[in-house]
Amino acid sequence: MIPDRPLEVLKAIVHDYIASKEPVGSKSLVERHSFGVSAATIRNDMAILEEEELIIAPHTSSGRVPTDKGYRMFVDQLSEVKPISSAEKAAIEGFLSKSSDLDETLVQTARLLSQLTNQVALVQYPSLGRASVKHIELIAIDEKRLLLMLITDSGRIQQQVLDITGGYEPGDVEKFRNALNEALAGRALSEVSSLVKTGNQKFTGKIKHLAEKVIPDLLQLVDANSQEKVLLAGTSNLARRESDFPGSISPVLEAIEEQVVLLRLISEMQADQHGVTLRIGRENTVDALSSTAVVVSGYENQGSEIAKVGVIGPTRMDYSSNMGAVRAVARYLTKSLGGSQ
Amino acid sequence: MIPDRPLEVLKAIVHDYIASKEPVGSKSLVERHSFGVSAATIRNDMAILEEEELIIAPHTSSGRVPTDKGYRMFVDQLSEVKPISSAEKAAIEGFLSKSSDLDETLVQTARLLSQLTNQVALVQYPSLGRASVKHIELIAIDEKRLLLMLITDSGRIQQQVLDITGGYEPGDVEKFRNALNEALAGRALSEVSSLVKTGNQKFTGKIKHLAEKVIPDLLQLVDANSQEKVLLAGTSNLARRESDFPGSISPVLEAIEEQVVLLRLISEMQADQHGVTLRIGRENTVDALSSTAVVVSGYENQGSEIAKVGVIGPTRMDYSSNMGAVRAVARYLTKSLGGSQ
DNA sequence: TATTGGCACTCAGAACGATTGAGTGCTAAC
DNA sequence: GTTAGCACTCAATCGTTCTGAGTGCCAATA
Repeated sequence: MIPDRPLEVLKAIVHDYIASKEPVGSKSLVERHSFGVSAATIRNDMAILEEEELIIAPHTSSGRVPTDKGYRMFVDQLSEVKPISSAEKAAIEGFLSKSSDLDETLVQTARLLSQLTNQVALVQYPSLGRASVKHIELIAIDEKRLLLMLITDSGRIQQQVLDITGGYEPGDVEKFRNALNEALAGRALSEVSSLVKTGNQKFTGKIKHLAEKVIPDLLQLVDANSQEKVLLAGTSNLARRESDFPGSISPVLEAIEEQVVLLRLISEMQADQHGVTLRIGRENTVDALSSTAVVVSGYENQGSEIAKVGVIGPTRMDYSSNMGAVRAVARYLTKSLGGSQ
Repeated sequence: MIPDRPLEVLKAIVHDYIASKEPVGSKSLVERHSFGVSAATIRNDMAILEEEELIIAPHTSSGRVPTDKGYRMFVDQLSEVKPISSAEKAAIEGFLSKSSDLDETLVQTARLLSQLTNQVALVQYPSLGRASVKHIELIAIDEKRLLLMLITDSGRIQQQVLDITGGYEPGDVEKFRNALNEALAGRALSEVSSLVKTGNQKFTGKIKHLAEKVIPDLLQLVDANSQEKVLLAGTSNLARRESDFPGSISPVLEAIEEQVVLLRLISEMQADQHGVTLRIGRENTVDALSSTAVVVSGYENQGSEIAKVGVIGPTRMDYSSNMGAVRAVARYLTKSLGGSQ
């Protein structure tokens, strides 16, 4: 077990390194913090930390830098999640109260989070999961065109305009809509496809023509809903942190623009007691992200987690603040979704 | 007037500089191109070009680099807009045919253009302009909630869920919707606000309650529509081109994330004979963008330009290809909008 | 046993000067 | 108008030295 003071030293090293970006040495450490012991003693402590691979010296006889393991110990044992300031709180509330539909809300959330943290923000779309059909709407726009709308209980509204060659009777539309809703309202999105198939014979007679036209598009909408998707914001913040990445940032940028990779990554992450998880450096299974840290938290609707929000940045980041911001945004997002339902 | 060969030399300099990123000298010029004259002669020509401020030497006795003026002459007189390859054509068609609603189409367009050019792509939302109300839809979702939809002739569909405290009668909704459409369908969005005010007294009796609840939200939707907005994609491409910017890229990134600035800039730009305009370096009225070039083209709906698409990158860019890509995407976007109407 | 002052040692980065070479401008000859 | 020749310039490169922050270790101390 590592004694107390060395841990305090680790904490100080992380602090100073995050602030200064320079490897931190024993002397500057005793200057900036009041340990009540001399630099030589600190050096002994640092030797212990190095032994444990919590810090590392970039070159012989230079200051030390935290390792991934060091950061991990820092966030797990040495730091608090920093509550957001009241100014930030106001910003979040102002931001999220404005937007009305789900897509807009998520875009705003991403933008907000990237501004709050000065990192790249990511917001996962609510996935199919337990989402269900709330209502299906069919509206006659003109003689030959219909508007098809799918409203899910997760708050998402999607629509599509359909061309109905050959036209239709107004009464048929209503009939068909009722039939559709009767069959599908309240059912899980995942069931829709099979329900439609088995129920197909119901759509006979006059509405058969309509059904043939509409069903494929309806399935497409459902499908689009089930597609996992991540929103990014503030990509340029990475560029600003360029010097924190060895070599080039390009591979990092490419990795985070690769939806599939990101999705797999964040879906692997399960929230801990604080409601926030993070992956630091090589803990990320993605190689290109081995010099980044990912902070995520889940947001909920109707009591169960539906997707995640988070930020991604260099391992040399302000973990306390970022965890605070991510947690706060996730909570407000949950609240905002719950409120509008 | 500048003789022919010097102009050819300018063309070669622009080519080589774009390809190599190094200032280009007389010797390497005669090596790579077959002018049929010696390096000394080329030097004389270069002296003429320098006299005209079309090229400049970063330091005494180094190769030359095109000035903004040089690039301008290059695009205006010395280069062709390069038609896109058939592979690119296929990519565009594949991309744009998929998406259905306007927002989705624009997002896809931005993404596409940034991939095609490896630059930052920008897509302006169709602005209020001459857009008009096509249809207003009011749908009862449940006893206390209504879905309000605004469909414009530019193809945009917006919706909002309204809480109607106190509930309503189903019949009222239909009545009110008819009244609304009668008053507003076909009218320009810009007229809506005043039309609603003067027509307010019409909404009396049973539907007054509804009108009071719905009208403010309707105006908000109209307003959101009139808000100018630019979509960006591929911001990270700028980071990849970092070395093309003197000092830091941050100010550039900040400038392009500033919607207002960007909007003013592109609205100043009027297309020339090729259907493509550009601003090169200091031609940009925005100071932070003085080392970038902006290439835009307008896209149309129903015969008149409704907004612009374009790319932005370092002045040292492949103008021919980028102009080709922007023009092509603008055309396909026009076609795609026209087709779905 | 933990802490400390002292000291030799290391090494990245700054500072400096010398060298190199691509490129220029000019002039005189073709 | 074109060219070969030549002296000149200067950014970039290279090798060297210098510096200083920082280390590890040891013997002395509390």
